Amino acid sequence: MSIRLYNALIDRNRNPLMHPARAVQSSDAQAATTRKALITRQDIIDAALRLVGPHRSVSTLSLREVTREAGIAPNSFYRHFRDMDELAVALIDMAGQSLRRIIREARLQVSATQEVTRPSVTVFMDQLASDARLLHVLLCEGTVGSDSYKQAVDRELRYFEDELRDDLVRLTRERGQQLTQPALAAKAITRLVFALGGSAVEAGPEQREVIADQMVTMIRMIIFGAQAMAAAEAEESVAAG
Amino acid sequence: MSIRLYNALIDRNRNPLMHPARAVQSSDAQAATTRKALITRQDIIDAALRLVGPHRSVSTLSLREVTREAGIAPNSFYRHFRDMDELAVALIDMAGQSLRRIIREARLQVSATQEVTRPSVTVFMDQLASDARLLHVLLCEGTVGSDSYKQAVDRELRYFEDELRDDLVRLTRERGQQLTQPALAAKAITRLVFALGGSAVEAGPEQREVIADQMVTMIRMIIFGAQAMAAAEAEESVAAG
DNA sequence: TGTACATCAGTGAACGCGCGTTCACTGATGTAC
DNA sequence: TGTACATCAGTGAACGCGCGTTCACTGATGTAC
Repeated sequence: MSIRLYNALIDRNRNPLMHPARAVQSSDAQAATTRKALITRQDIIDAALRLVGPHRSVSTLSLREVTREAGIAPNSFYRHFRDMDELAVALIDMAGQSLRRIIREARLQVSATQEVTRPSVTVFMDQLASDARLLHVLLCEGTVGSDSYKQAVDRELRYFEDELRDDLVRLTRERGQQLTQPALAAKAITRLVFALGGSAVEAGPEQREVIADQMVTMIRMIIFGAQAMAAAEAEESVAAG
Repeated sequence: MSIRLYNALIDRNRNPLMHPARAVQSSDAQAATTRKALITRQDIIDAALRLVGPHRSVSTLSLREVTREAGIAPNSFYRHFRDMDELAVALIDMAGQSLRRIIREARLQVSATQEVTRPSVTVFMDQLASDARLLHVLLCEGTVGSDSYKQAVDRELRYFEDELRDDLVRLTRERGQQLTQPALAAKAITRLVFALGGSAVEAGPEQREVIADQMVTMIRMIIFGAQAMAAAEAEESVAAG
């Protein structure tokens, strides 16, 4: 065991009031070999996420609030982020990753069963519950927040939308059905899911169940509608031809 | 002419730099008879609306900012509102009134023509353009804002939803069609319209046109879907019966 | 009509507070010899 | 191995600023006589 790590452990035992972030870092075996920040960007991001909630969007957090929650001095913030904007973008990026995870999981669920809509919604709502804070960032910064935040959020939503469109096209083709304007249907579903998701985040579990059921029916309405419209169009062109 | 009004006019002529709010009030003929505030609640509300925009929700406005915009001293604010919360609620109420106006106008348009969806969307988007600030309040405070704001916003959205549901039921019945769960279809349409409306507020006119077209198609998808599902259910029950 | 008085919307000055940001520092860590 | 030195994450103190809120005021308006 290196002397430095040894000293770090001694120090930790000696001073039980030592800052938790430091304690965590000191006990990290890596600290002996590679130089490492005592508190990391992630620690600050986590602190910010702890503060973000139903009534707090990222853009309303103050630097001092975040550093207080992270247990560091206000000026230490600048060792990790240029300003609060950089932190906000980092949060939105993380939320985007969470969103991609949702899509991946939903795909796995769907390929395992015949049903599509119900398991997808279930996955979405489950993730929403566990990553509530993170997804709240996407829901909030889209309506408030500066232009750059909105663009970042929009980028993530569009990714979701595009993936959904591809899935819709693939699935309906597999089942020998047709869909009018799948891109538009995907957009409608995306907007709906996120709008309802916003309400669900703040609701209790039983209310969330109700919202999930409503979501399933609404999505089916849109898909059914897009199919019906495709059928009507096909009939028309047959009549014309 | 009373001496007081006369003096007020003299004063206005003498001091061209006099505060505009006061000037407006002084020139009001009522000033001669009934006591009247020099600046009104409405003046402050208007000032707040001038500040609310794509990046500013009501909850992020400061008291001093609003009074600066209104051209009064910060402490004068308290003569009209108990605090900023009271102002926010007043703004949400006004936004609600604007929303009701939209519904009324849409109804007039619809009864004048055969088409339903298109003219309704047109009315909505037109109002959105002219009352952008006001409707932005509804769009924003629903996601950020304190609990009481959210409740106020929710109340307004539910009103919109209920009216829409009644219209959907009435119109489909008139046309001898059926709809599954009209309340759910109404909710889906409402959420969709407001989510897309939020994007439209910040977009340019040509982009807004595109969004309006998309909105029409999406709404039709939902209505078609709800009709198709009703038809499927009817068939099922016939098969079972 | 004129006068004396009450009302009260708007004000200037001041308060204590939390904010973002800066500065020079400290002391643990990593490196060169 | 031990020692001297460089690095740099985190800090304490301080700054100027805008904030919400208070207080005692002023002066125009409305009222009673």
